[in-house]
Amino acid sequence: MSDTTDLAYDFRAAEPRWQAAWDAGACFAVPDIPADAPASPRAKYYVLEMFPYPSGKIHMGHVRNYTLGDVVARYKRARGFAVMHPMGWDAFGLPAENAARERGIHPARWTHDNIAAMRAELRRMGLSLDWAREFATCDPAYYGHQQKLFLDFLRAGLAYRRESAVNWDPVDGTVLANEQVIDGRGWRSGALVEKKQLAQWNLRITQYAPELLDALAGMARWPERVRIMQAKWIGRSEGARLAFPLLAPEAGIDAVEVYTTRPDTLFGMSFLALAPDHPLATAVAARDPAAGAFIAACRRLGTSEAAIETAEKQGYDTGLRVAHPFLEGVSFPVWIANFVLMEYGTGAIFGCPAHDQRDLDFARKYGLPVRPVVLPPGETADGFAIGETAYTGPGAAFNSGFLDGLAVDAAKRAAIAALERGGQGKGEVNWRLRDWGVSRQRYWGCPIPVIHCEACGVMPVPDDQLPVTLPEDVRFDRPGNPLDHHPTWKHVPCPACGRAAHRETDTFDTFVDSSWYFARYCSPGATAPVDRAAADHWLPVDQYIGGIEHAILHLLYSRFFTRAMRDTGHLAVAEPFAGLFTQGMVTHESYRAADGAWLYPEEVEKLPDGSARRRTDAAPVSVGRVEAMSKSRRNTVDPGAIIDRYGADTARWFILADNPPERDMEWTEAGVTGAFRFTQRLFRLIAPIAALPAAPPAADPGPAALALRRAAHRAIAAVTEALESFAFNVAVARIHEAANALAEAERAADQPGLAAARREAADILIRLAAPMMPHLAEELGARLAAAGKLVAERPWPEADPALLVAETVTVAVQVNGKLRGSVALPPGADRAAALAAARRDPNVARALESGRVVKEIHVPDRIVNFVVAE
RNA sequence: GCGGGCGUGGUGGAAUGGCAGACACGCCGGAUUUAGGUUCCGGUGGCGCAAGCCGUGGGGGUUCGAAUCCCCCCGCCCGCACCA
Repeated sequence: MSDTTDLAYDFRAAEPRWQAAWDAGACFAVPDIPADAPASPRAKYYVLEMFPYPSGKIHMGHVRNYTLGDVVARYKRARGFAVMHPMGWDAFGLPAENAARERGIHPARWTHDNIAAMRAELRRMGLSLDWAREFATCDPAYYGHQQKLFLDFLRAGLAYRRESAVNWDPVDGTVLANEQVIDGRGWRSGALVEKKQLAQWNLRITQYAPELLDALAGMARWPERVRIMQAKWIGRSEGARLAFPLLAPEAGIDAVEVYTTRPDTLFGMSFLALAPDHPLATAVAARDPAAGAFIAACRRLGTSEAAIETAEKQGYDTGLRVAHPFLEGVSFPVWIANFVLMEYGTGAIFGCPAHDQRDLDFARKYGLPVRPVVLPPGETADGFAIGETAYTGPGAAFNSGFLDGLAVDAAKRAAIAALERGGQGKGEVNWRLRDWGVSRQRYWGCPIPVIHCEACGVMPVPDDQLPVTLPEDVRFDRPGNPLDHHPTWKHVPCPACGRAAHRETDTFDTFVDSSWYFARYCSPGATAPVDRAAADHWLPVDQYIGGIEHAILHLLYSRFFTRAMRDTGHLAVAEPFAGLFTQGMVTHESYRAADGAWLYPEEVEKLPDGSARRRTDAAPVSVGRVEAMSKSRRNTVDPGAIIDRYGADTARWFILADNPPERDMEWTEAGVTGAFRFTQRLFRLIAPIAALPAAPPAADPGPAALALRRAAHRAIAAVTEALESFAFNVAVARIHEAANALAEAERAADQPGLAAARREAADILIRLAAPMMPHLAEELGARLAAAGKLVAERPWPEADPALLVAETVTVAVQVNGKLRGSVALPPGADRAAALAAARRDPNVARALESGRVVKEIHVPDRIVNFVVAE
């Protein structure tokens, strides 16, 4: 282990000192609203990282996230922007309730203790945060405003109640989150989980589906993949809604409505399938116990789409039959199937096994007919058959009556036209996106501010009675929602008629809390949810940074919420995040002892041959795969311990240097020590320069001085470009190069201008490294600069264009695409000069002897390629 | 299952149609040091004595030229609506 007690750069003393200096100078504070008529208004820049859930300790994912954001914030500040960079806490959620049930700690106490611990850890990272804006979503001063927003949404028709399914644990008598359902059973009780219908609040996100989809195209600073994922999630589809008449009505139902995107394949129909929750399925179950048993089995799959779709396809034949819209006198069986979702379309499908894989799997299992109706190009009607793979590609309709010969798209239009003529159906645009269910049967969340009155119905809590705060005296010694059990909290008079009524005891989904926090940061003390002037000034967020796992839900809900706030008069903007960056995970090797127990990295000693053994007893340890850090596998590294041992700058530098930030990074001990050595090297390189007397620049500098100046100014250009494009690992590499150039100059013979060039290069290097290693930059800056200005307050260096122009460029010469030589040319050399120089290269000349040059390609300053024919 | 992404030396990666391997880790050699998990210098894709050939997960294609664009396949990762 390196002894870090007597190093040249004492980070343990320096880091807290510079953090105190930034605080004392209020370097990172900005006003909610800029002062009137400023002499030179600075453009605003709002940098935000996804706020953390206060679990108790920061983890490496947080360190990565906040380091990335801090580099952007510090860089933009140096570029002259007025940067707002706030921090807060996503403080409601299940873990606090779990802690309360398991350890008897009140969720509020647990949460606030965790926040205090994590705030201290974040402060040690040296982040350029405006802590004056901090809040937690569990503060009534925050969630009270959220209740106001909800009531505004309710008045605007954007919130409504309806029945929807939850995971119900019949033993604990409680609603479970999807993550609490393991293999169809409750995580605590082990009981088989059932789907249960409850009246729940929903937000009408589907009303904004077209706008949310269309706006994606203009979001140039969002990753392409996130936009694609959101577009697929919103899922606009064109198709047909049509009714299949039942041959015999069942419980008053005489037809089944189906939505399909493939009306061209109607002639390939083989069966009709209902979702297990479909009203007709319910009706059949009322008289058919076997159907009821099948539906009950489907309910045990839980509510998660992944669980439903990965389960083996199963069905139950109801015995009912439906008529075909086009085929006179032909009917098809009606099944109940576990893979049909009630939430999508109409909750019923027509099955065309030949051209849909799920339908095919189902048909093969139950021996239903498979009739191809789309003929792939080049196939013949007689020779074409479906095996175990459905055909979903292009082709011409066949076996399809009046559609025969039409291509897929034309056949769709013709089928829809025929349905509309016959009054059996119509063309329809459908959306995969569903309304957002926000009710949660939990204590530790924002209370939904409504009152249920037997006489008046659902009444909003009057604005002057907000916030509806959570009661503190709650008990977690029995299952269910403590708000519901509370002896007095829910009993209130009806705000309209004054009779005894009761509060809604459900709380909001925590995604609601995180759907507008970025707006609250603009004016965290406002008496309204947001101060319009402040929000109009700071929004949208210029750069948002967080994990790719939030690509859909959090980001889409925030985009919806912003529009809903716009339409209720709270905001001017539609899009909350102008720029988005999604980072990869932090991973680590995992270790297991012979008995299978997972070991923490610090319990393991790595040997030079790559094997590993336990530190305590030298027992062999098997080195497992590199995967996301998780407590269960114990492959975690504690950021606090890393900062203790190496300092915040080292942790930040390693995280930035290791790999591109959008990819998963592997945390390694070797990588950390490498980063640590570089911080020390930079100090050793620059501190002596600071001790030299300042020298004037030379009018005619020597070659080493000029080379150093060129290297330093090239570094400015390269680091700037790398930071602008989030290529932080490339920025690190360019800083390494500049440091190498400075070290080389140190070894050069003394010459005119060298001392001045070294001082200039050192000063440039300090400022280029400052966003990434801010403490070390201040330490060196204080030694190098006479005046006491903080590096955090100094501008970004500017490259001298004259020093960026290369004296010569190397142009590669290819013959038939293979490298045969290279020539040095002045930059911008013309085609004739380049081709002539290329032909003079002996290696090239030899390669050209073999044949006749038929084509000459010249890309200025890059390449010459001779195409030679035999 | 469906949707999205990623894959380059021993390792992390650079190059986004134009000299593959910048920069760093590791390793090898040398120097300094009382010592070293210190510092400094040099070397380092594979095969080959060399000329040279091969090489960006695998296969095919477009192009004068492909890590980069297109198609198929393999592997790994993220999301799937009550984890945050």
